[in-house]
Amino acid sequence: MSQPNLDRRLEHLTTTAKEAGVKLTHQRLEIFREIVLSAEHPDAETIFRAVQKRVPTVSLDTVYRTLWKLHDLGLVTTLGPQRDRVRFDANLDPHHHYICVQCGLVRDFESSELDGLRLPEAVSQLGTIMNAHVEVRGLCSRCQQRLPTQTPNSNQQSQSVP
Amino acid sequence: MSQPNLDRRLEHLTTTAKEAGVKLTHQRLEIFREIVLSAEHPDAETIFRAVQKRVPTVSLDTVYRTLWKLHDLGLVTTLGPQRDRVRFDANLDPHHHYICVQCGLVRDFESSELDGLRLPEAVSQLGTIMNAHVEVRGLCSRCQQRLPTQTPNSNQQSQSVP
DNA sequence: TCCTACTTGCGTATGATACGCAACAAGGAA
DNA sequence: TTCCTTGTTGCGTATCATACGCAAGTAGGA
Ligand SMILES: [Mn+2]
Ligand SMILES: [Mn+2]
Ligand SMILES: [Zn+2]
Ligand SMILES: [Zn+2]
Repeated sequence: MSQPNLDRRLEHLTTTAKEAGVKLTHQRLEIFREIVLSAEHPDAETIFRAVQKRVPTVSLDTVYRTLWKLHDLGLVTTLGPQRDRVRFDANLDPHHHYICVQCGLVRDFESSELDGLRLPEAVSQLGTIMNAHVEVRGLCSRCQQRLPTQTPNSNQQSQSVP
Repeated sequence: MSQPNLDRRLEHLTTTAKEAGVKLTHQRLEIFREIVLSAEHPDAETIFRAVQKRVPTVSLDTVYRTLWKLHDLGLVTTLGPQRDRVRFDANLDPHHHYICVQCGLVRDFESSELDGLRLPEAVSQLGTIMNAHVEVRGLCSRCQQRLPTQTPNSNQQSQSVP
């Protein structure tokens, strides 16, 4: 995350919050900054633990409420690659995801070719199109080393990999 | 779901189960059939209620255990479009998803152009690639009628729409 | 038909997320 | 800067999806 990018997103937060009559509290700033600065697409619990270091009094509940508020404001998106925790993304630029089915690692990747993909007619008849992106699933290199041989999908659990 | 397609998938289930030393119980057959026959990508609870009509003694727990077993066998895939319930898909052919951010409706769509998309170099350096598909998000036509004006993402809750 | 490993149903546990309420603070007005 | 109003927070607790242990049950090969 480059400095100008961070600044741009923080400014977008400020603008959007003001327009919506939403107050910019210390905890909200820190929670948003945490998502922006992380490439991990963290879940609520992970964000909570990180923010807690700088704001020792935050509650997990505030993290949840803030995340869904940011989501409602269109400032973060969610992704649910597998069971349990929902994970959040503050990268609003067009991009795509690589997801490890073993450990839950999520990484952005860019591709102008993929950004411009043409969707078939049938799709627009289902409803409006707000966003389209590619989701790639596989075993991340770290997980390949850890578990050389194994059945297809067994023992999948998500976890944030810092 | 066409008859030959159903047959093909049931046969795949039989073969795979035998190979894995997994027993083909009545409840497993019905649970699998339910996912295959539905276009809704149902969640565990929805599958449970449907199967219960034919097998009144099934337990919700058996549905959960069966779903993850089918998943481990590679017979169904999961998708988590938003908060709460994980949803299951028995369509193993290459295809893509349209997801309504309002009601959670999920619909398959096909596109040979999208099936063959080329991923950038960077992706293969993250790990192996098991699957790649396009995920489109928007407001389904039914939800557009229901809620003419509203803030971007407010009030999102998933639900199976039969 | 018999055996036995794999399954099931049930009761209960776990873990993520949500809600009600009173204390609190952001930020516009004066 | 001080004062108000209104949106926010932290906490305790509620909910709800999903998982687990165990004893009874059954698929399916011998
Ligand atoms: Mn992302
Ligand atoms: Mn599908
Ligand atoms: Zn991994
Ligand atoms: Zn909808």
